[in-house]
Amino acid sequence: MELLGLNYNSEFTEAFNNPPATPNCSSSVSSASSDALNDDEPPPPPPQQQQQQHSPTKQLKGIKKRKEKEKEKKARFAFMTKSEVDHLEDGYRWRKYGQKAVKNSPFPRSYYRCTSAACNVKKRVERSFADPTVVVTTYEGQHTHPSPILSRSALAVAIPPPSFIPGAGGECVGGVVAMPWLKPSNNDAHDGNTVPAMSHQYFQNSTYITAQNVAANYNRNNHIGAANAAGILQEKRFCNPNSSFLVDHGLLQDVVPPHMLKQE
DNA sequence: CGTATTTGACCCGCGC
DNA sequence: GCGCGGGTCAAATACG
Repeated sequence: MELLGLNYNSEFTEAFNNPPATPNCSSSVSSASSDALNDDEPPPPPPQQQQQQHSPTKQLKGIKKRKEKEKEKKARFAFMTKSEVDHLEDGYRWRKYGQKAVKNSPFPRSYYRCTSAACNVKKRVERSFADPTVVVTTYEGQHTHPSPILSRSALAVAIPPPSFIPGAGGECVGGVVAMPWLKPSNNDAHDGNTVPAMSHQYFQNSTYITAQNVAANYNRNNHIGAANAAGILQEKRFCNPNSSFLVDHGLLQDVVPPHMLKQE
């Protein structure tokens, strides 16, 4: 994981320091993400080809090695499982209905719907394979029910973030910050006169929540891209919740997977 | 065997 | 009109 993160970060930083000629360079992105996935594993040849070329013992060894590699990879990305990630992030249960690679983003994007039938809230989550503490979440809609997992005091974690992150170019829209699962923000009036559903822009424990209905983009003139370029996500990133943080804010530690706890 | 996840097809809006 | 990118769906696959 550490090696992956280092590789990924250096590559990403370099990409920002030496931007390609074209602003939209999907090839560099795809290579970055595929590198993150396959950096320690050359693509195995098709099984049929392997059968023709290798002796049975070699073939068996190859299969065994590949299975081990797959097992390793699975363990490494175990944090991606739905329940763990979702409990940690906002206390709601979500059903995943899709995932995609995103242009200009080194992160894969996953799509979720709230499992509560009457609640039509959706969210999409972009999480770095290389560094699972870097998360971009975008909510659409407001929950019609409280979190089934977190206590009220835990929900009160809605700490107003700094409205401006030096060097990142990021600021909260309207200076209003609301946890979307707490209550609608002041900008969510939907009366046709105010800006609808904005103001969820902040960094919190490396989680970046975008304004609703706004896609994150990673160009350097954008919040996240600039933050990456400035190294903020790498250096100033909080580690994910440590135990004292959880205790202080009444979070239930047993819903947080151990590998997401802060490690020094 | 039921559920969760992956994956490619399909759709749609938008810009050229 | 066409291509592209993002969102959704559902079949295939993985998994316990």
